Amino acid sequence: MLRAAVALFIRKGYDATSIDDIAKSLNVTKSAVYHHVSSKEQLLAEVLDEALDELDSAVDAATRGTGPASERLRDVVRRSVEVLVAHQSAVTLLLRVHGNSDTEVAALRRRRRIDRALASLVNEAVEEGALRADLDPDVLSRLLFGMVNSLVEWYRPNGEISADQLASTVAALAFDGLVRA
Amino acid sequence: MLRAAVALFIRKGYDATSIDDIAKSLNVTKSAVYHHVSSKEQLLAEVLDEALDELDSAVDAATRGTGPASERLRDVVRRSVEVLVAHQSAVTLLLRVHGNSDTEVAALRRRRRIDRALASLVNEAVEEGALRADLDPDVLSRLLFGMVNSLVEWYRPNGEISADQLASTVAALAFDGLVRA
DNA sequence: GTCTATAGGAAGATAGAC
DNA sequence: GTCTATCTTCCTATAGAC
Repeated sequence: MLRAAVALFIRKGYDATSIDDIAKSLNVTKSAVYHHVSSKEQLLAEVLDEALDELDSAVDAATRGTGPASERLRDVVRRSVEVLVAHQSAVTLLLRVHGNSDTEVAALRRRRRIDRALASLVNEAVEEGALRADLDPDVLSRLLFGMVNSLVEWYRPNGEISADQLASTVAALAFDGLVRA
Repeated sequence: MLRAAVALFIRKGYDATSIDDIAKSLNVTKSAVYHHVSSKEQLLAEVLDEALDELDSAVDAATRGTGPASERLRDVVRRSVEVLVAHQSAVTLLLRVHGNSDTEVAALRRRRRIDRALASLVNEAVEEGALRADLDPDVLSRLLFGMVNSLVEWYRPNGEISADQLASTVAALAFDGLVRA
């Protein structure tokens, strides 16, 4: 039921998906759907919480870690990729939220906290001397996780690339760049 | 009029924005809006065409160029950043399109052509030997332009960073990576 | 070019039977 | 748990006056 809703939210967008669409995709009527959920917004809230909980735990592990910031950044990049792959639907919806309802505003708030924690980590790694200091660390952070997040738009788990390979590719590109060493 | 519509499409999403929302933001009535445009979808089509025309021309320049592919790739990354900054609203909407109407499907088709051209360029640059060959070129292309495209979600032209600086930062990160040289 | 008024339909959500 | 029927609200779009 949640799965059917999420699939439609992703394919058509949350606003363009009606409860009737969800019902039809399950071969039942709207009323049957409303027996299981109290509102369309609640469906969205559940999915967004799934994504935020996973991202929170990935970021918390990196923030609480003891090693060098650059190593913790590498870890959180890898773990983020794994979360995006394992919870792709939920994260995809999270990344598309604009703030149109209380649910969405709350999700955006949680997301901003995560983004700030990641930016702090990048700043730390630059101050440590492990990362280049000639570029604005906040911009680097945005670009780095913009790249990571973008994979929800094209990655397909059934293809040739495993989550592990993908995480390695992302980390290699982000840390060492496109140019042949 | 188009500007007002686009601002709302971005803030609330296309589907969540009604013609009445657009009218109110201009202090007129719905009917006044319909005097200027034939439908809400037509408004979207105009904006998407603006974005696609600009991106097409950036990609065409790189595709038709004669120099090494790696240099043309560098150029198209820079030019893409400039296009995203100069036409941020239009590109933002393009990147959010799902294919819910004929207009959106047509836009997605044009966008896929562009993505394929960029992927070809990355492949060429790898074959040339200028870019690392240990990572899948198609994945690299997706990640690279995923990073580039992600900037529409946070870049603000009135801030401290100029489009030129941003283009340099993106190119530096993409080609040389985060790690201190 | 802008207005009021309204047509026509689709949406979220509920009531109550089975 | 699922149905039919319905309420209410909102939406796109048009007609016709000024």
